[in-house]
Amino acid sequence: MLRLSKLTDYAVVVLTRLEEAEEGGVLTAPGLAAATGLGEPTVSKVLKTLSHAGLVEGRRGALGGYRLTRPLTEMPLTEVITAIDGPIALTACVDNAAGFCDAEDRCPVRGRWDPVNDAIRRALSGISIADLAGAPAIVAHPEPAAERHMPYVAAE
Amino acid sequence: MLRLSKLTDYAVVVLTRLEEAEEGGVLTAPGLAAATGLGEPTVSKVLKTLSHAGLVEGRRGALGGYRLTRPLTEMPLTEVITAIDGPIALTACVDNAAGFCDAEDRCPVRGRWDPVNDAIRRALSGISIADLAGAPAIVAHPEPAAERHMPYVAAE
DNA sequence: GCAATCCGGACCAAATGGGTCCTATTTCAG
DNA sequence: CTGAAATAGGACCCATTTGGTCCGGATTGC
Repeated sequence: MLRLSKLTDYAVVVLTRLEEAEEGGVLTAPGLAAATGLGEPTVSKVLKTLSHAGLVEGRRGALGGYRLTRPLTEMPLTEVITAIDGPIALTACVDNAAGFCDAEDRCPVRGRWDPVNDAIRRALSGISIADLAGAPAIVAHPEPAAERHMPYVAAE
Repeated sequence: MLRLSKLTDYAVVVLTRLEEAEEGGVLTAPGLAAATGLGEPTVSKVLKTLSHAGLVEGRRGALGGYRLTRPLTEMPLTEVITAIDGPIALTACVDNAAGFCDAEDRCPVRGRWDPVNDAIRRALSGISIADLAGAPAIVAHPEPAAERHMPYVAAE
């Protein structure tokens, strides 16, 4: 379905909440879990991953917690996706390059996915987490997303 | 990894081979399997799906086979992806809409993925299968679709 | 009528991802 | 100095998805 993992979604949510910490302050994983409604172990996992990618910074010990390393406006969506889901590449064929495909010599699309990957990367690189979180008002509920229900084709 | 299924990859390969059929002629699933080096049942499955989406046309009986319903230049990659992988939506949240997320009222990114989905759809819609199968000389050239880097702003 | 082919499923095995848990290590409060 | 709170880093299990195969039925040409 060309989807990205739920973890990435969670990451965006957590990062958004994290922004609300006061200047220089940190928020704890349990605290963020409570604030977002997500499971504590899950939030912890996400934060650890983000920390590893350098998007957040963890401080140990009592009074410890996490904080952003930069404002969300300077945090491109691509970095979060890359941190959680790994590199953006639509087919294994692309980055593994030659040697793996046994139909290699007969494959007409060999290496041809690159422009597609580039196109996606480019499209995503212009979007920051702030753009995702920063909506004026997510409103209480209407049905914003439901409306754009697309013509589902019944594929699989 | 933000990947699309192998089946989609296969679909592109098969479609490309299918283009080599002589005008008005058809190619059989077994024939295409042999030509592409893919498994016969798999090729068959892909063709059935593509047929259902209207990208190819099947003709039954002896001397039957498949043929393209339009030239590859007029077949956007998005249609193939949609046909095989289903609608392009990065999170389940988006198309399932409300009612499923228990943290709904606390979720700051609610509905905010739409622009991302649109960005990807837009980036992909400019790429045709012909671009992927592309002539021998697509090599270093400025890929067509990637140029349409959209002026995403939405938020703010 | 027979053979070749598409059509529409059901079906199974493997891989992937979501989620939990456990054990260090670090740090602050008393 | 001791204990509590928090991150760090894995190992681990289970549900879902995906890749791939197979079978019976319908259709068409010889």
